[in-house]
Amino acid sequence: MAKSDFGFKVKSELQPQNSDLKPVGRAGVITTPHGQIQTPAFIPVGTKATVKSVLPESMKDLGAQALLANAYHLYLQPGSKIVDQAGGVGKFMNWQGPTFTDSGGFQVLSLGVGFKKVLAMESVTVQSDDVIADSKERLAHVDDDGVTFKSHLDGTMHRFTPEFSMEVQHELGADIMFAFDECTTLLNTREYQEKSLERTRLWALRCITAHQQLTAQRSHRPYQALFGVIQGAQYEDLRRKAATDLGAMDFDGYGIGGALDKDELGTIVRWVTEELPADRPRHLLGIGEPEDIFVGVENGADTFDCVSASRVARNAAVYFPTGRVNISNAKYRNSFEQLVPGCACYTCSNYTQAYLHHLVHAKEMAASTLLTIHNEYFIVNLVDRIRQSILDGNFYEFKAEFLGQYNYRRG
RNA sequence: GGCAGGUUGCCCGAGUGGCCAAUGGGAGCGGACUGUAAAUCCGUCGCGAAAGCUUCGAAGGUUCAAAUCCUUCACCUGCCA
Repeated sequence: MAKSDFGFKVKSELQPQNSDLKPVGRAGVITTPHGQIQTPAFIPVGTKATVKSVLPESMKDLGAQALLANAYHLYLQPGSKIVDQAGGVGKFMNWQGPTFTDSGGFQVLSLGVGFKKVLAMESVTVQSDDVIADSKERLAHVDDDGVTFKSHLDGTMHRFTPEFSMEVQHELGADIMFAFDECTTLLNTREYQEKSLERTRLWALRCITAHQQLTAQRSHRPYQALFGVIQGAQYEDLRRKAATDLGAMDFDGYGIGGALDKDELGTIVRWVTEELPADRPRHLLGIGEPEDIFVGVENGADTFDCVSASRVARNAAVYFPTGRVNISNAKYRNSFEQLVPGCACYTCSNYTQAYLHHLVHAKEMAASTLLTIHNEYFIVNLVDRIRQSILDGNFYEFKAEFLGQYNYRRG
């Protein structure tokens, strides 16, 4: 099918509070072969073609418009060829709506130098790249042509190049794919960031070439859109350069990636969105805490994905309008009110704090399921309300109202 | 009745003269988690803010020093009658 099966339309622009700023925020709609996504939208993560502990129909019921899976994980297991035979990741997992796949680029970081130490989104001092690269346990090594991985499942060696990631992602068949990028950390030197950014730029070109060939070869399949990924760490000139470079390439949309200092999130997103073509959607990769979403939307991000809602749920943390709390705490043992008072989700409509507290302590699987349903609903619904506030012209009022009572990680 | 082994902090269980308020698990309590190597990880876990105090079945004893050695008692577990 044709490229025209994918599209993005802005419905309403968000006027900046500071009139000196360029308007970058908006509400809109992404059209894919598997349906539309009203933006801004939160895209829940189902890394291995399942949102951990929750069925696709539950995800649909709680309002998820699309799901995001991961090329690296599905390539290793069950193998992208099998997903291809199944008819693509959506059909394979019984999800009828739009799907995304991440390229595996992030795994270059998380399996490599970033293992358990560099992902913290805090201000950190720049160290020597050698120190970072010295990590003994790392399972991934990057060079200019691609990345060599050691499978975390069985130790076998694998290699991802931009071309190979495209091939894998075409087999996975998601509506939206991401270009293969190198995700750096805040610990890398400026020199390394420049080198890496150029590598990611060249990989972007290779992704487009491979993508065009694969699209032609697989014309019987639904069109798959390709998003370029903007890196550049915390440097304004690098971020703007990346956005300008990739913005001129034939991508269907863009991902904003990389380790981001939480305090600089809005600034960095704005550098990028000011340079990117306004007629294409922008996805903020891996961001999903409520206050970060407001910042992202305000500065021009259209879609978000994040594991936090589900991972945190599996560890007993629950989003309340007042902040995140651990339902495992002793004070909830005999609290028989609904999980989150006022919440309309399936879990809160049917279960009490004491019950969820009990399931968590008893290590029952239903705890993960019910808490994940609530958390995913909470974030999806929050972004739905943000979208509506843009359409209604009261985004800033809604933001003030929500954040006024939401304390990060404290209920 | 005889022989052997055992009794450790909420639970299981190391420790057999000083480095022991006592290894390890579990439970409990608290925290973390942002393109998922995560149903994971971290901290705490006798009392006390601290100095210090009280603990290793019970009582007594040996020793500068005992959960660790000796004596008696109380339970428990095997094997033999």
